[in-house]
Amino acid sequence: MKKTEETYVHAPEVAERLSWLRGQLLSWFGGKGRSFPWRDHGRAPYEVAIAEILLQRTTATGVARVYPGLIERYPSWETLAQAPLEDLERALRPLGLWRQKAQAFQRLAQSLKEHEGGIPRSRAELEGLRGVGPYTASALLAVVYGQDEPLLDVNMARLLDRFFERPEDAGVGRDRSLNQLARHLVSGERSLQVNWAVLDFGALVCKARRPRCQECQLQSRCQHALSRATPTSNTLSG
DNA sequence: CTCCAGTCTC
DNA sequence: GAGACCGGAG
Repeated sequence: MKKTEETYVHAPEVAERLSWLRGQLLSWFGGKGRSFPWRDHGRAPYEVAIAEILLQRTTATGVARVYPGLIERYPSWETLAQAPLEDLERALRPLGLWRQKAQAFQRLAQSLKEHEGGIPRSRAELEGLRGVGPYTASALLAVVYGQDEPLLDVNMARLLDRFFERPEDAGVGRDRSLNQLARHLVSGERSLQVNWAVLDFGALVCKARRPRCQECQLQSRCQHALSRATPTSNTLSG
């Protein structure tokens, strides 16, 4: 008998840990969270969309270097559509993936020129746009339209994997299960803040390479920190 | 050498 | 489900 993902997420133990995690992340974010121009309140949907494409598989600090100049040079979908592809590519070069991003920009500019409502409001429509996948669709829904969507990127996946060292779900159930956890984590008040907190926390503390477990305020309840603090075997005395 | 607010193609 | 895309930072 295998228990479903829903059972796991809704287990009192797990729900309580999610709630605690959420609180810790928010408090950490208040003091150590990062500040980026595309997070500023009142950003135009266009500017948010540009940022989300730029951020795909690219460090936020890198994007921050190019972003202001890019928005200044191409302040609207119209200017973006009219820009010579070569100029656009040159501006994106230092970020990497420059061909994809430049093409995505111009395709979006073309598509949205027709679409009078601006950025689509539904996931289906968003994912129909070239260059917009599940993550970017969530990001646009969350940032532009204020929906409670989890920004389940590499950071959030890593954090959840470590914090809940979930048993035996490496198979097909993993994606589904991860999504459930992410959705519960960011649901409710201050959803966007929690999302940003996770991204920043993943970049600064719960890193891929060398996680800062010693100085991490989650360590008391993080499975990853706990298991590495007490190595499974002690081959010392030998 | 790995990793980065992923997505598309085969 | 792999590989490609891509330059730069650690």
